[in-house]
Amino acid sequence: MVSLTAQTAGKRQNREELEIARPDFPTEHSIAESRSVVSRQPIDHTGLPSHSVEPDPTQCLFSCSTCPAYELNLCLGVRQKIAGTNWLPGESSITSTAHTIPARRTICHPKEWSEFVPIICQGWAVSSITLPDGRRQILTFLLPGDLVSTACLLEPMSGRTVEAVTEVTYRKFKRRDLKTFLFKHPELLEKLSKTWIEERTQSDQLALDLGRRTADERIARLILSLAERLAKRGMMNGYTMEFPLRQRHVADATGLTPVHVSKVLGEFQRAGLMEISSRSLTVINETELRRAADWR
Amino acid sequence: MVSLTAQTAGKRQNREELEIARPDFPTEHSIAESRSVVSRQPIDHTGLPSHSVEPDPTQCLFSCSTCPAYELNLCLGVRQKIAGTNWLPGESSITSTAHTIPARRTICHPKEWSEFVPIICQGWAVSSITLPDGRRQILTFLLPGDLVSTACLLEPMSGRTVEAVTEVTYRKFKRRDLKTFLFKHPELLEKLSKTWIEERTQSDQLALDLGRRTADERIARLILSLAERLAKRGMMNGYTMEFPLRQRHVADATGLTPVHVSKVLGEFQRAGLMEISSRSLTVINETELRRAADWR
DNA sequence: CGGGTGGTTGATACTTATCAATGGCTGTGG
DNA sequence: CCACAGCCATTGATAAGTATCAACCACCCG
Repeated sequence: MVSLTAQTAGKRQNREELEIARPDFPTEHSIAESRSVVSRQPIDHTGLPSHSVEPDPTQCLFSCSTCPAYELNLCLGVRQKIAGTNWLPGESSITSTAHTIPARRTICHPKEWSEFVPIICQGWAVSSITLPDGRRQILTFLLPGDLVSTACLLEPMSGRTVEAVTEVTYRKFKRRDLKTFLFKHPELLEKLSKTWIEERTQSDQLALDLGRRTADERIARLILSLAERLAKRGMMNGYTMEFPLRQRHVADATGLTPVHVSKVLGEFQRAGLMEISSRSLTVINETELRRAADWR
Repeated sequence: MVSLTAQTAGKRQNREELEIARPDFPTEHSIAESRSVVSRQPIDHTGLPSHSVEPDPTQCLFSCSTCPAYELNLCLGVRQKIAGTNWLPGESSITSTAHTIPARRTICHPKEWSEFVPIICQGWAVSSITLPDGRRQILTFLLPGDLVSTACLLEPMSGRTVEAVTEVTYRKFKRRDLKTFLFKHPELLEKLSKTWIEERTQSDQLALDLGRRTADERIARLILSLAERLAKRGMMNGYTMEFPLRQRHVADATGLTPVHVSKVLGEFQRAGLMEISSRSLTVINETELRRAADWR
């Protein structure tokens, strides 16, 4: 009665280089511009030192300024606090360390109840659950500025695996410090709860997509939502975005098979909705893509 | 390319009576007993007055004692606060009103940004999203003691429809009062964040189920998880539980069709895993049911 | 050069949806 | 009290959507 159809779930440990063409051609109506709140300053990813530990709180807090944290502007919030002079030295020293890891490396293990809260600074990562038989569901793609999960801010939680898609730089904050800091600054808690709600809305949508939408819709929606999130970070180049995802990632995010994803993406491209090449994706016909996605 | 297959989504306004047989025959190993933390005191659903408004905070807080709130023991927390004498009269008057509505009535509309936070006191409700074309995804079943959503405690949020499955009694707390009360009592915040994490874990599991599990697994898991949640509330009678859900509910919760749900449930019963009759469900072969569910 | 990964494509199988017909049950109204 | 109208569940036949399998090619990367 119960037929478990295991999918391959081999873990790979190889490194991967991304060489993404980002031509600067002008755009008519970029997805970014069609959204309401848009910040389009160029991204200045000042490289953080790899595998270094910086015990000086001021230093590591300010280094967050290179991180375009939009979804939860925690770093920014902390930084403003300090810049706004109502930061008493020693009052809230948030220990944090920066790390840079190659693609495909694991950031958090599902059984690890870490005392640290990681935030992605550069690169793409993925948060997922994997069943013993190898079936995997990606819950969210983590982009620069994303907390791994709002929920893990206050209490250690896991069950999710977080792994790097591209090379990733992230920063681990010590939860205890972060927590006491948060409780001392209610306006940050306020911001946190907004992010929390966004997160919930997104997971509601995920359930709706997985439960009730067709393969085409799911894939089109995934692409549009990534484009929107990247646009918020100023990471859209007109209609073009970096697209480091393997089709396996898309499949695991949409509950489909890599083979089927390939077919649908092929159709989309043949239908002139988009173009994917050399790890970058360009939306050609936004209107039709939105229609395919049953968007809004 | 995009084929929208609308499912019927007629709203019904009829009332429905539940007459559930709950025989008190002895049990060998109830699902309740197989769990670690179990409270099995009989439920004393002292009927709350219908459609009444009680402005006296003490009164309405204490009336929560009839509500077996386990998931977030907010009422209990508040009540203990008061009983524990560290409640200063007037300090935290939480306005709340009790309501009783017939089955199938809507409790929250998706576009309503209410200033109230509802908690289910009696009966079953359902929280869902519906697409314009009628496709619907149930996100969670709300049992007695459940907050509609942890997220809506701090900020108004919605997008979700909440409707009664059986006749439902719920209580609406004024968010502002609840919020200030929460912030004055950090141990409640602590408890809240635990509930929050549970909620997130559950929504992760939902995504995994919808994206990566077969129909049989999804249905078996739904039943087991309901049994577990009911057991926590002392609402399991051995292996038997009230099961007011229509197959449409099961279908919308599992991302399947009512027809297919009927077939799977039929198989389950013919295979001797369970029995459903007169709105109550009995687990016959727990081991096999767990196996079918790929549980744990 | 060779091996592993990733993407494409076609043939086929399986799972689930759709359609349709039936009967039971419930609540409703004459 | 009975008849009727809706809903609900069941079942079988058929269709659609995805998965599975397999083969192939195109890359990188070492």
